[in-house]
Amino acid sequence: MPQPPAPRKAPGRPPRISREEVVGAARRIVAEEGVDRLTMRRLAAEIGSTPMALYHHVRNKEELLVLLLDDYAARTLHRPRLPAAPRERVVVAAAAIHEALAACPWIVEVLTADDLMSASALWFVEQIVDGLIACGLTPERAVHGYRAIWYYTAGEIVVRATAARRRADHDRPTYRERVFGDLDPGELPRLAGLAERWAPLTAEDTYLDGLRALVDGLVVTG
Amino acid sequence: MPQPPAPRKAPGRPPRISREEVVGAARRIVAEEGVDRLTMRRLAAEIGSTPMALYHHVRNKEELLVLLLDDYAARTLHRPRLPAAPRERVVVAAAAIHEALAACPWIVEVLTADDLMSASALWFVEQIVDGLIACGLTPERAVHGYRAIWYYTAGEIVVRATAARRRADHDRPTYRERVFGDLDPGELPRLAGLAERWAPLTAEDTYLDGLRALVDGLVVTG
DNA sequence: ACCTGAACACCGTTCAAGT
DNA sequence: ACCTGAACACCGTTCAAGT
Repeated sequence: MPQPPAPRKAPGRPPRISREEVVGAARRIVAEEGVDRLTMRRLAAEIGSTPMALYHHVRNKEELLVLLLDDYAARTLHRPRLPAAPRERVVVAAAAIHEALAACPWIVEVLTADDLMSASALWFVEQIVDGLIACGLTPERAVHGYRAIWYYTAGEIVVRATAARRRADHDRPTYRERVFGDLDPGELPRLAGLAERWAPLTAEDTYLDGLRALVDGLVVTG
Repeated sequence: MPQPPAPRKAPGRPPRISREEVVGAARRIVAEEGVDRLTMRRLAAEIGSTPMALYHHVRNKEELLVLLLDDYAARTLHRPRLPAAPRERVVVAAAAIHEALAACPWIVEVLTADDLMSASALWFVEQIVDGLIACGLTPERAVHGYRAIWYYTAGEIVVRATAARRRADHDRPTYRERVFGDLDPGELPRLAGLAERWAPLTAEDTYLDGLRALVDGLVVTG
């Protein structure tokens, strides 16, 4: 983790704000007003400082967001008691990550990171990889399996969060509804038959079902 | 699909630019300079018009992006020959969507839409849902199965695209590398053991493996 | 070392007016 | 109906200077 330069003999001016203070203020803004409102200017105002002062504690806005995700993970990602059966352990660990992230939809902007490599998430990754190995996968396949689970989990959150955002923004009929309006039952019989029930069906939360299917498939196939 | 108001008796001034022209110019800009460079101002300049003229053909920037995705899907989403075996049909249809989307990483901004409900993608959705039903799932579970596949696919693309973007932007060590640098082998033995190989392992393209596992799991479990 | 003011180089979108 | 100019209300970030 990047640290501000070490305060050796403390020459020069004493700091008025700290990195923690910056991240804390950012957390408040996001919690109360949403990510969209988190701007360097707004953040500076919240702290009672200037936009430029922030750049002494944070490289740029992207780093601020990563820091914020870290902060959030450390705060909300509590380790659950895990079942002994390895396959179930994988499911529970993944579901715990999912639950924490799903509760904070703003994460989407940042989440699209490499992996979820927040330090506090590592324990969960360890559990998933270890559980998959205990199910008989090679370490290589276990890592790939973890990736697949992460893709599925991140995708669920991103798609769901964006759908929710759109619904909130403009209450007009969504693009999907318009497309679904006139389906040719000759060409697309299944979709035409399901058109009425599509919205409620896709509104259901089936994250866990899909996760179980994926883990089953990984364990059996692998 | 939203259309500009019907030109009844053509009263008033004749149009100088069309919606197609707008979308076409946007496509060129994105192809040559990247999504980041696609702004209403830049687009107007490209067309030789003013930013405000665009708003007569497109509701706002978000609609422009949806239109652009549509245009892209219609252009590149060609229907492959599908295998007869239903399970394999599902895999091939999903992989075709994935391949088309993976080739255009800018899509990520828009992709996070509701579903991939571009009209031209519907045929693929039909194949997936129908294939899952042919595998013995109920229509409801087939829709849920399609959703799971979509989450997995969208997640793969979003995560991969963002990782690539970060790598391009700042070549400094990534956050993950720093976190992986000092792992406590006592607490996280699997990750510590895999630390060296993590980067190459997660760089491998295992979309198809994961997809197969997921489909297997959906078919067997369901 | 830390903070500030002023400025750079942008955004998407609205409004009132013109043809 | 379609297009324009000017303006509103913002952005993230850099630079040179102050303490």
